[in-house]
Amino acid sequence: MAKFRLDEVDHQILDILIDNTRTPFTDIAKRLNVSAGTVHVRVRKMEEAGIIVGSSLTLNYRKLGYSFIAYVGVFLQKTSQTKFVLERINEIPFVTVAHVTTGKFNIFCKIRARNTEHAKQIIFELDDIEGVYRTETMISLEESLNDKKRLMHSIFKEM
Amino acid sequence: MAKFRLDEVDHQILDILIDNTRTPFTDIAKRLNVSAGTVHVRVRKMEEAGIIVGSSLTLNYRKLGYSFIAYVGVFLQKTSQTKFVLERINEIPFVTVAHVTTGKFNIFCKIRARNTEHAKQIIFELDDIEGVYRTETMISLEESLNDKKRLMHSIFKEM
DNA sequence: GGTGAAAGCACCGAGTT
DNA sequence: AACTCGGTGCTTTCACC
Repeated sequence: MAKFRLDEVDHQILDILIDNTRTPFTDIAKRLNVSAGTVHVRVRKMEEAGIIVGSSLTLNYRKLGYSFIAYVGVFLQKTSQTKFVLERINEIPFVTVAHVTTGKFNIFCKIRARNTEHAKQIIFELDDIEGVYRTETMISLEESLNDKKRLMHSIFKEM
Repeated sequence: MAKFRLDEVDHQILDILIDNTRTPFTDIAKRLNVSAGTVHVRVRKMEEAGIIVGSSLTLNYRKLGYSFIAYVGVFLQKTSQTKFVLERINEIPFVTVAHVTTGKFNIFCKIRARNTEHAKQIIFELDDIEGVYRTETMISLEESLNDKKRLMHSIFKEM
């Protein structure tokens, strides 16, 4: 996959939009001392290049009653079942991400639930998938996000 | 934490904005057969209630040259060192999330890197933190995201 | 809590340097 | 590639329901 080069202006535009995608382009333009048209063109080019894939809301799931997070490692009877099991996993609501991994587990996923009882149901669903040998659950007691902005800064520094 | 009740209109507004935060409120209004003012007020109320925390861009890190993802389980010498180690972990760029967990590991984090060489450096930094006994790495071979939209639909169904 | 209209801005393309 | 400018359309408020 081709690596796309971003200049300082692109960096700064991303930096502002990562924090708030609805920041008016005229505001960004003022802050960066360029015209709003330039901001517009830059953003469009980053979209066309596939760097900016889309935009989304950051929601507080706790406030919606979903404060339980756990990671579940999945062991398979045979690794050849990976594709099949991954598809089944993706059908389970509340599984937010799944990874095929090297190391201890064959598949590794993250779940978001209301409480332990709810999580139990989800884990039982995972356990019930044909080809799953057993699962191992790690409950998150504390989540510490290192936000996107910092990751972008680290990436910019290396460019 | 109080659970905030969302009605059908709120659901649908979130549903649209989760996909694209820049969808004009006038468009949303037309689709939902309400006025643009209503959409505006609903969004503001969800922001005030802390349901909508912010908005962010979805970026393609692969295109920026960062296609390596791994999960690293961290074992501590003593659990009393958790806070200290977590703070050190959060200072390492390219660690995107860290969780204090029950189960096999004491701390569990996700890293994003350019390649295996770069990942090695990051893992060595983790290993070097005072109080870290050893780490265990699981490299992601395939990531399968179950998008936010589906999670929200599952949450709506349960409300 | 919703509406519709109106004022103020933002978007975004065309034309220019 | 970036700027200015202008038509079009979006946001946001407010008096009224």
